[in-house]
Amino acid sequence: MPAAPVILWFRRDLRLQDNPALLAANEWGGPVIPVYIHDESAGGPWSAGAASRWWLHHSLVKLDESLRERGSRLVIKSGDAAPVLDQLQHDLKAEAVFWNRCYEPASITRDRALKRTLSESGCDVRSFNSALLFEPQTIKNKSGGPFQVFTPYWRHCLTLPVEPATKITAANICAPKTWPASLKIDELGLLPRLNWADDFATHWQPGEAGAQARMRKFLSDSVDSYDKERNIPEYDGTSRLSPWLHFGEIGPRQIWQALREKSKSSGVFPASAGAKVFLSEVGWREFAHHLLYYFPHTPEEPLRSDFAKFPWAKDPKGEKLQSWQRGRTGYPIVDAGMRQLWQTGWMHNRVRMIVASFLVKHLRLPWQQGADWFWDTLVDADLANNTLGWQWSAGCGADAAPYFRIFAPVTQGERFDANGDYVRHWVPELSRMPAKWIHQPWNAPNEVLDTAGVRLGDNYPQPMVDHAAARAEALAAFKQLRGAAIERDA
DNA sequence: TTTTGAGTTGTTCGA
DNA sequence: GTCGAACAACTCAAA
Repeated sequence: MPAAPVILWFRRDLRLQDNPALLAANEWGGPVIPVYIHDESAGGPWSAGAASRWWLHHSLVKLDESLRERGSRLVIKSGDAAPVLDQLQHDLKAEAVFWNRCYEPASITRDRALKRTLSESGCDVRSFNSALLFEPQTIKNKSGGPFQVFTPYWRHCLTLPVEPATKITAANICAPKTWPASLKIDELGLLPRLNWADDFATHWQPGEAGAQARMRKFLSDSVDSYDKERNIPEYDGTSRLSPWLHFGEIGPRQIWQALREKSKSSGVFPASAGAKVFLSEVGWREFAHHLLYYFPHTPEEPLRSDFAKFPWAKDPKGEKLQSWQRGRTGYPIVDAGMRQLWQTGWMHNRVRMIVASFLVKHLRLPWQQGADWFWDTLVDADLANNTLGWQWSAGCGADAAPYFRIFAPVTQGERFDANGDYVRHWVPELSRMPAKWIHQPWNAPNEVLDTAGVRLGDNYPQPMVDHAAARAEALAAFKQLRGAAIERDA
């Protein structure tokens, strides 16, 4: 007897390998209907930003292609996921719905309700883990609460077993006789109307194959020197896997497994200092999901609630914010980062910290404004990671940076971009500046500026704030916050 | 239960 | 130029 169809609901798991829901669906016995539902309202206020939508479009194209190579295809739907899925299940007389779990607050609420209604209508509803090494609901400290400090969190995790990545060995995915109606991917309108993202394609190859290629390159070229070179923004020293990880085109278990295999000859895991540091970065991604799961209000609100009263600066016309967004702060390392972000949809992690610190501490603008901008412009925009990163930078997060940790843009530039190549790459106005002055052009002698063709305040801005003064003001603001906290507690 | 030690990624100042 | 200490106090994790 041919079994009824099973709906395989793709969400943040756009790959075929290491996809437990897909594997289970293909073993179900009946035809598998792979579906993607584009739901603009799914994330609440956090619907996909423009750069993410660009990525998603190409990922869906790739996923559909690889499904077709196995005799299947991707059915595209649009709208509120719950009724769409309900309708589809009814129309197909599907008896099972499988998916891989998401961990964002809005997804959890939605999926919980869906699981109930679908089960009540007699469906076999199953969810799986494809996205994390350690799912938040399984991790608790000894007093039964969530971890709030990374080191003990990760130490604890590393004592636990990691499930191996699964492989789909079947040549084909069981197809139905007739396919349900599907939108075309183009009809989702994910690509920007203006062609500002054209350049993205020269930097990125969305999709599962692109993810594997990138991982292999990183593991062979860079991972062993990761501990040393990951901080040099002009080097290709980081994995750059973040966008693929966000959309689930690669899973952390695949990374774990690849690192294990690489370490086999030496018998030591992780095999190098670089690999160990890289693995801990994967751990930070896990930790970010852990925190978002247990503190679902943190995308909007500071985890440390006293920070709600932080004396942010005024920016009524949004001019300061705009100078930062456009990379016209007058601090070359900051401007380089912001322009790399705009042009490629990505920014090197070291520079993310520098620009975040600048927004929050030098300009004293709310971290949420930075988070919003990153959300809209990053191809790897991820609610958990973005939230952790910005709260950490602002000092209001779980593993908060001490209040006095204020990045000095010139020092950071000179330390991590010593010859200025990163700045020259992204800030062409400064491309002829010598290394000695490129991170502080306002201090350069006039003849140096003349020779380099730099006219401050004309073709490159004067610094919008003075570092020493801004630093002092930020420290004073933190002091005020502390004063307020003491008053409140008294 | 109480105590103790530690906490991703910095900067500045003064010896 | 280099180096270590100071920069707060607090919360969390674990002994």
